[in-house]
Amino acid sequence: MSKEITSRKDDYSQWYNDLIIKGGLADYSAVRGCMVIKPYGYALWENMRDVLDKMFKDTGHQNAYFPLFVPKSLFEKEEENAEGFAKECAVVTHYRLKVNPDKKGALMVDPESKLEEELIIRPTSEAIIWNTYKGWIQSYRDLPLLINQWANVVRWEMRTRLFLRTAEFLWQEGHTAHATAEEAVAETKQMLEVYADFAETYMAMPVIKGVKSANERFAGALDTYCIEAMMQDGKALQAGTSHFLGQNFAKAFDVKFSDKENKLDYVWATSWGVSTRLIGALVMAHSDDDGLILPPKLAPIQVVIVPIFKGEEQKKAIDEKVSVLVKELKQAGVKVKYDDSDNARPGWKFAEYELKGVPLRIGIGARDIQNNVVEVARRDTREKKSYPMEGLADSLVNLLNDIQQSIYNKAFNFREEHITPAETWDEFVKLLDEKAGFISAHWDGTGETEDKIKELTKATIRCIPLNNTKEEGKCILTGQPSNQRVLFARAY
RNA sequence: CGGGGCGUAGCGUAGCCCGGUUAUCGCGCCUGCUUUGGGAGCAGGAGGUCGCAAGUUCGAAUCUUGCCGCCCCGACCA
Repeated sequence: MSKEITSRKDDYSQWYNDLIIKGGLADYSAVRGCMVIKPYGYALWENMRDVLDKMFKDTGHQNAYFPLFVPKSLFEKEEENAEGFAKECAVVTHYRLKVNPDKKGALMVDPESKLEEELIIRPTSEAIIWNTYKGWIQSYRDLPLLINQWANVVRWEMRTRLFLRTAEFLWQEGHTAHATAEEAVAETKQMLEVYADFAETYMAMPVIKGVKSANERFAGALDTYCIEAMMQDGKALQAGTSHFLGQNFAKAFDVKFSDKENKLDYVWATSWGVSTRLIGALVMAHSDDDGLILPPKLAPIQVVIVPIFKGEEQKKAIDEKVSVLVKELKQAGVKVKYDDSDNARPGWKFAEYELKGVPLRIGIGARDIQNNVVEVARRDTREKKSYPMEGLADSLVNLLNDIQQSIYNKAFNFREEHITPAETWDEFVKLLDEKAGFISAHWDGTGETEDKIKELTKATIRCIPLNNTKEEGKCILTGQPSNQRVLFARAY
């Protein structure tokens, strides 16, 4: 009867899957590694997308759209990038099917239709975009070029997980071109700030801004900046990245511009992206064993109203009250749903909207109408309280703000409690096994040491925090000198 | 790619080892009545290529072989 949700304690990853499926965010599909994003999940994505889109436009970017297919000859131009993604590319080799003469009702690939050049389904769009930019940029007057695209990409991952890693996913990718390295770096950092602001202000998910070690850097980038979030099981989740690409792509695709002195130079590039993975992050950051907990600023439904009545007469009286309230709430910019469907009783609805993470639920029945109040239930704390009808819209708006802040604080406190310094290797290993979270430790700065640590513990360097204080110390593994701590964790 | 699991009604399942009436049960769905402040009750009803294909057999959800698909764990990765 009830939609049983596996508890976090019993099986964290099953809990996650239960929330996605039973909360109605997505479904498995007939395609390996690909999911169907259901209306409720897509509404969440639309809300995230709308906010981000506005932030991008406010920082001077424009949207455009580039092809899904990338000819192999273009794809391979920036070598490092091509090699980094080579293992996970879907490749189109033919353009036609025909009826299979040996098998009735079946189709086969028409061998006659082999493409002269294979088309790569974009795992990321640098290649096709930089090939295009070559035609768009001649002069310093054409710069900066600030473009974003909302798109789907395909990465043929060995193992997939709903939202966190699917073979096809939705994302945005910004690709900018600049006249100077300084300007490109500033853009890279600016977009990192945009992402961090979005994560913290809208997702109510605290993040650590940092820079990736060379090992974890985007293929083809000189520097990869990132925001790292901590999930409730203590694992890290990379929630967004912003790359300073130097002149790598400009050189690979021969994109040059004339400066004021008529001197030719290659342009400087950035790229940055966040994906539907953010939905996975959102789910794991806040939700509990009863279902999703969504931040009010992104929730598809912020307030749900459930009528409780005996007989048509009561229902009518409730309808009247509610229609006024709904109007007020809409005027106050609140996304409200009045669920007067008759196929479920109130108790069922309560449980259902808790599962779906609706921040506030209003119960209204005959006795409330008599007292001119409603019962308001908070999803995050599960607290129930009566509120007077008078000024209710304002009270609810305040409550929504309160919830937004309160789930942020909760996530923030959790994270702070789960960042632990380690001074010795033994301590490091012990912490990884016994305490969930990030470990702050010294590292000698070499890729070899990082690889070794990963091999021994599965922990990786999540980032070198941007606001790091310099501090002398010794590498946790090799004992070599180090001048700052970095954050280690097991990651999604 | 290695290891494990699963495939029976919209969903979740029993039956399979040991072949044999009409394939089990719950949820959901339809109709009616009663209900409605935490996942309603009663009564009646509809709904099935038992993943696909071949084989064994008088007879296959059940046995054999082959295939397909999805999920989970690990290596790769956002």
